[in-house]
Amino acid sequence: MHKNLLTYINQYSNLPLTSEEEALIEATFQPKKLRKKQYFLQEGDVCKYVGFIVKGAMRQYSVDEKGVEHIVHLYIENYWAGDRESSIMLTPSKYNIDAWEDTEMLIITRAEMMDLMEKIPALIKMIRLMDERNAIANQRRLSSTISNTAEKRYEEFADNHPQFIQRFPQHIIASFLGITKETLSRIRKQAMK
Amino acid sequence: MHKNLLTYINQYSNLPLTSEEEALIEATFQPKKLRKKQYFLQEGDVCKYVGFIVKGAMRQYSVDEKGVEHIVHLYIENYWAGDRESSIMLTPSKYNIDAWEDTEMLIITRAEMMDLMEKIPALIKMIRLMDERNAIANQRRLSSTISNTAEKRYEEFADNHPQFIQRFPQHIIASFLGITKETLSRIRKQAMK
DNA sequence: CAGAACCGTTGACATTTGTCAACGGTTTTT
DNA sequence: AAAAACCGTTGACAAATGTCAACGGTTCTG
Repeated sequence: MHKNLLTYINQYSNLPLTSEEEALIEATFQPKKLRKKQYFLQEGDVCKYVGFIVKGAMRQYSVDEKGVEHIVHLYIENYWAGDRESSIMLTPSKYNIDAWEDTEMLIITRAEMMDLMEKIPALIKMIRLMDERNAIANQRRLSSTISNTAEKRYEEFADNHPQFIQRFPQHIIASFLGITKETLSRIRKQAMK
Repeated sequence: MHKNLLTYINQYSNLPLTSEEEALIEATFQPKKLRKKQYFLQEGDVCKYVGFIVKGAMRQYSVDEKGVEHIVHLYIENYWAGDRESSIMLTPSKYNIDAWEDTEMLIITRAEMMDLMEKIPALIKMIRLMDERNAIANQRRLSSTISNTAEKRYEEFADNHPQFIQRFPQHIIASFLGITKETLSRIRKQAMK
């Protein structure tokens, strides 16, 4: 179960982990299974854990006054799920995170993570790299959202993230792109010609 | 000139800088003055420097096929300007960054920054904190862009960033919000009632 | 100082996107 | 096996936003 995580860390840090470090990681990250639709985080709760997804698919979303869900993140294997703002500030989260498929995660608290980082240099490297990639991806997404039409945004997303198109139904993708399922349906129809 | 930067670092790291560290920082960050409209980064160039703004105001934007500018970031005093993706990946930037007012910056290359971080622990703390805040701000902005109407987005922005409303003209704010200047003008008119 | 550039506003109209209701075909649950 | 929930699509219409052109007032620049 922890193998995927260890592989992931090694991939991102090029400082190979010693077996002591591996043992420490295995002892700290706790396995957590979620069945489809089960919550990992509920709006109003403080986000205690960040979780590495070993297997499965999840989504993060807010719910507006009208009850409409706005999906802000989609996660599959090798992604980290959590609400950073809530974790860091210890404020109640505005988001829900739940499992879209049956999911296996490895979870860790922020304090534990800080602790591990002090003991394992490779982890610091990994986190920094991960943060950078994340920042870049967010920047791109923001830029695309501001600058492009819904159609182009969908195209770009489908090109860069075919895995998500396959794992999540269309109405979820639509919400993620900030449009309605009807609009996405029409865009796709248009594009087919 | 460097005082603002030193103050900024101290504020963000609570490890006070030693005078040797301060000297090193002053020696590494280079002052750079830009007159209004002057470029700090041009589309197609690799972003060599990141700059701390001591005084002035800047904007970062892309230009689409039709020649329309899409503003992705606005910067004023105590902000860092640069294109992270280009800096890290060494790829040509898709963005322009220029001065909206006469601006004084302190600039540093990525390599120099890495080097400084190894020598000055307080810097690492600052960067981490900065990155975190940045990530949170981006998350919020993304979430707002996806979930809210233009009107609410403007309201939120005006509430949280009154300084920007004062320093930049309306058509710049509109572009930053992802709408046209006409739409923003009408939204404001509506809201006045 | 005079001309140019910039800025916000408005009107008329076009385009994009959302809303609501309905449908048929799945898949899931009981 | 039947019922319920889920999913994508479509049509008719409404609302939000964009486009284009024009204006008057400001600010900048030579």
